[in-house]
Amino acid sequence: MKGGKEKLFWPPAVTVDAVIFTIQENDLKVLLIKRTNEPFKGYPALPGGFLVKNEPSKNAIKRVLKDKAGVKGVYTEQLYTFDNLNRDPRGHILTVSYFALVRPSTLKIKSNEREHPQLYSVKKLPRLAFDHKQIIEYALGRLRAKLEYTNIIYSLLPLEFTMPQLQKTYEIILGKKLDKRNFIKKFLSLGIVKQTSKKLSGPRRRPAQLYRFISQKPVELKKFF
Amino acid sequence: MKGGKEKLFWPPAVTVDAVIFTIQENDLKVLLIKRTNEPFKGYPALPGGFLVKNEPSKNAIKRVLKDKAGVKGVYTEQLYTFDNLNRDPRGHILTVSYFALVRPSTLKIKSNEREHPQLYSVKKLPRLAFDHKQIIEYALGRLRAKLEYTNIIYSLLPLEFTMPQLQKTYEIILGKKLDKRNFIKKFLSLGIVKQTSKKLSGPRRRPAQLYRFISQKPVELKKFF
DNA sequence: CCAAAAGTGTTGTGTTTACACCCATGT
DNA sequence: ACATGGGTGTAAACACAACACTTTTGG
Repeated sequence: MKGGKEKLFWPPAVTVDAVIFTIQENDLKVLLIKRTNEPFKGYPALPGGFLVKNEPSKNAIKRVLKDKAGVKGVYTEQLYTFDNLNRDPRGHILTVSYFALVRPSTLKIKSNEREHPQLYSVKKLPRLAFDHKQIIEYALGRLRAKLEYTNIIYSLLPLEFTMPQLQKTYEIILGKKLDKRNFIKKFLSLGIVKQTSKKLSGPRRRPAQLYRFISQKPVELKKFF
Repeated sequence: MKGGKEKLFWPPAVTVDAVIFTIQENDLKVLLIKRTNEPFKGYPALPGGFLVKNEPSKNAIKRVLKDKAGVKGVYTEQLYTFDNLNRDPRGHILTVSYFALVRPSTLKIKSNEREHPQLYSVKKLPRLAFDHKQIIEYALGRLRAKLEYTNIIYSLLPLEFTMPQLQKTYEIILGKKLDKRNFIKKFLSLGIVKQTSKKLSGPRRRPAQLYRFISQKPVELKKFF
């Protein structure tokens, strides 16, 4: 411990942090709340907190998702465990990070004067508390990777959606434009979506065919994009 | 806590566990030690242990690798954090698991009357302590996946190796035969190995060209196998 | 009738797979 | 001389990337 402050927690305290992604205004957003206590008081941070007695991290995350985002049963996946000594000035605090994907329509942020929960674009994040920016970057990398070999995008889309919506969602997350014809061709060839009999009408434009995912469970594919 | 025993650890105790892979006798092996204490006394288990004061998990794993396998500087990667309440009968014990890849030539297992450290084939594991079998399965999945888009296999091979050795190593880990010509063609096209001027002679057969990895650092490739 | 977005195929290029014979050596 | 494993190329199938015009609707 060459010259460092004596750390306070022994054994290490255990927390969870949730990277809650959603799509809003054609942008990938993450839910952050303002810290009401030191350290990093006033800085935005990932929703999370200490495990309560006999609570596994998976449950703690469920609790956070319910309390802060008003959702349950959404796609959730453990990301990585961060436990550098210098990540929290209070001492040795280990955090098990998770990411979750939430449909914008089901996300229910309880507004809260003190914590000011808000969605932030991942493209322009402010300075964050702790190592939370690093955690978000890690989550984003994982999300992008998984888009390419799983069907998890279903959890960001409405039950019924159009091909242009689907493609747009991919483009937003991957950060690049895709070719319309190649996209549709490949996606349909995967056999994981089916047409519905409905169409979605919009103002002053041709209505689009609606599709739905055959399964709303995560599935690994051989290949993808 | 419907009817469960009261759990003892609060906050949860934090341990690390190491899945140490190596290749031996044309087989993928993992290092296990016999437990000398309850619970699961006498059962083989992953080497690991509790964090000491102010020790991040990464350091704890380094320590385990040094003490149990006699190696340092080997390829190591965090896997997943397991913290189900029922994984340890003593109570809430969280483990951060890691996997490591060790060249058979550098592995130095200190024999130990009590712990009997031994390499076990991943294909025929005995009953293990805790959830350690699950951890090994998880590590194996990760290793297989990473073989397909990284160069980490370098850390299981000698500095200089032949194409048949390289291919054999892939086959052992992936558990399937590969085509010799296609394998060499693809591998050379990646540009991550170079020929040396040496050949490896064996008894009663044609000597094989020796290659070496251009870089002994982990690199992500676009595609692979 | 016009603006806006939906929908639709073909062609060229590169990648992947399948496959069989000769070679160099030590014994 | 022979047994053993090392080394080499080609062709067919498939996957991927590039590309532009027509259709349907609402206003």
